Amino acid sequence: MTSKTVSKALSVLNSFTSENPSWGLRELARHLDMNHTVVYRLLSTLEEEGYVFHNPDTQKYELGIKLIELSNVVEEHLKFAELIEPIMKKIALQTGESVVFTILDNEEGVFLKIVESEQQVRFAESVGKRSPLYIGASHKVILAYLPEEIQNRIIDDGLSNNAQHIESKEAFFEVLEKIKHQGWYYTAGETFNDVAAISIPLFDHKKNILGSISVAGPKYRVTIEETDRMLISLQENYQSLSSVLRKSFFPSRRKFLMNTLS
Amino acid sequence: MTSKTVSKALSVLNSFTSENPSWGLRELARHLDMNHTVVYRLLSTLEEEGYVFHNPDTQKYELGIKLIELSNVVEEHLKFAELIEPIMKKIALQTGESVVFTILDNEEGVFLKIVESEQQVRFAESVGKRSPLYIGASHKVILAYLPEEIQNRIIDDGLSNNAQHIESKEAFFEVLEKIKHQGWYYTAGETFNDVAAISIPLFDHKKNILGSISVAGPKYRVTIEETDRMLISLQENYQSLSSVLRKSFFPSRRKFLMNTLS
DNA sequence: AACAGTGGTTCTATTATAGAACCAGAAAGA
DNA sequence: TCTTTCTGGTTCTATAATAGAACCACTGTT
Repeated sequence: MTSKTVSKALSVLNSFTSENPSWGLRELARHLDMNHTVVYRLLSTLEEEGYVFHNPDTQKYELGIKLIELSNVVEEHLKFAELIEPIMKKIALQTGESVVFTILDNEEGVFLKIVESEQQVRFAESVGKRSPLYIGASHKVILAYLPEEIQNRIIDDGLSNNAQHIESKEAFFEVLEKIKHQGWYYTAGETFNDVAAISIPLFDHKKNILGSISVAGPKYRVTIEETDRMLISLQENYQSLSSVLRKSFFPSRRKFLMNTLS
Repeated sequence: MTSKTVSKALSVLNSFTSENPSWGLRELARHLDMNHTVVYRLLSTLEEEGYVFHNPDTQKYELGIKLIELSNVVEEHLKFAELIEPIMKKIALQTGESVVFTILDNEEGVFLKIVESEQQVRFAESVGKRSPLYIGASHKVILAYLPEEIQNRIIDDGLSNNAQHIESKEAFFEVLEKIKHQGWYYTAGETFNDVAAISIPLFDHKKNILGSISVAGPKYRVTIEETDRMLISLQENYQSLSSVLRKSFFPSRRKFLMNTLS
C-alpha cells in the first residue's frame, strides 16, 4: 500500500526537469491533470520544507536547495562512488576520453557518475540524466541482459513512442543477441547527437545486470575503428570494477522491474 | 494550508542525514514518534519513486538516486552557480585558501558552493551542510543584518540548546554590532574544529541580506593576522559578486523567516 | 521454549483531502 | 474604458484516504 497524497506530491517534484525547470501553479496543474487547489497545497508543503522555491520575481515555482542537501547525503553514503572514481580516472587516462557509469534504475538507465577527459566537450552536467533502455550503447548493453519479457515490453514502449533508434523489433533483438555474444556495444549519436560511446555491462555477484561502464566522446574521435583500443582499457579494468560493486552498497532498483514479471 | 501527509513524508526524508544515512523501519518510526505502519506506507511510496532505497542486504532504508537527479536539475537551473564560480576561483587563487558561498535559507545557513584551494584539506563534501545562524563567521555575518526580533529568537534558540559559542546574549549582540560596524567577521574552530574563516555579507538590490562569502582554511594558516590580506581580496571582488546576485535567480527563502515577524 | 526484536499486512473509525465556487489582481483585446 | 480571461490564492464540506491497533511470520537471544 502506498500513499496517494505523497505519490501526487512526488509527481509534482518529478515535473521539474532540465527541460521544464520552472512551473506556474495552474500550468503545472494542467500538466498533471490535477485540480489547481490540490497542486497549490502540495507545492506549499514542499516549499515549507525547502524542496520547492517560489520565485517572487517570476511568480513561478522551482526546485529548492533542500535537494542539493539531500543529494549530498546520498553521495557521501554511496561509498562506491569514491571507490569507483580512481578506476574510472584510469580508463579516462588510458583512452583519452570521458568515462560514464550508468546504473539500471527501475526500467530506465541513469548516468550516475561521469569522469571527464582533459580534451573533452563538457559532459558532467548530464549526471542524473535518465532515459529509456533502448537508447545508446550504455543502456542497450543493460537491456541485453534483462529477461526477455521485460525486453519485449521496453521495446514495445519504444515503438509506441516512435523511438528513432528502433527500426524493427526483429532488428532490435538481433542487436541484443549481438551484445550478449560479443559482450560490448558501440553506438554513435543516440543519446547526444555528436557523441559516440562504447559500453560493457556490469553484474553483481549473482550475475544480475546492474549497470554499465562506457567510454564516450565526440563522434569524430570515438569512431568504430578506435573501439578496439578502448575496449582493451575497459576489459583490463573490468575485474576491479566488479569487485568494487560487489563490496559496496549499490542502489539499483531492480526489484520493481522484476516485480513486473508475470 | 499544507498537506499533513506530505509533511510527514518530508520529515521522513529529512531524517536521512550525513550522521544518520540509513534507518530501519521501526527505528525511524520511533525517531519520528510515528506509528510504524504510517512510516512504512510513506517509505514504500518514496521508494516507488526512487527517493528512497530499501537495501536488501541490510534491510535498512537509505536515500535513493532520484535525489541526485533532482539536485542536478536545481544546479543546472541555478545559473548564478556558474556565474559565481569564476569569481570564487579568483578569490581562491588570490588568497590560496578555499572559498565558501553561504546562503540564508529560512532561519539557517547553508553552504551552497565551495571552491577548494590547491593546498587544501578536503572541504567540498560540506556542500549542503545546514546549521544555525549563531555558528561560524559565515553565518554570524548573515545574522547581523536580520531584524532584531529574529536575532533575539535565534539567539534564544541557541541558548536553550546550550550552544557552545554563545557566552551571553549581551556579548553576542556586541559581536553582531561589531560585524555591522566593520562589515566582516573572523572565527576559528566553530563550524569545524580545525578550520578558521573570514566572511563578508552579501545583499540583494533592496539591501536585504541574502548570504555571505568566506575564505576558509586550517586555523594555522588562516590566522587573525592574515585576515587583512584575505579581506582585501574579498572586498576587491565584492562588486562583481553583488552584480551576479542581482542578475540571477536566487533561492533564498527569506520569506518564511520574515513571516515569523509579529 | 519463551521472549523481544524485526519488516510487513489487514481493517475500519476518524481525519484529512479533493475540488467546486469563490476572491482580487494582472494582462489582453475590443 | 469596459469586458474577458488569465493568474495565484482561499474557503468549505462530502467523501475518500489515512492512522493505528492488532495481527502475521521470521530472526536472534536468553
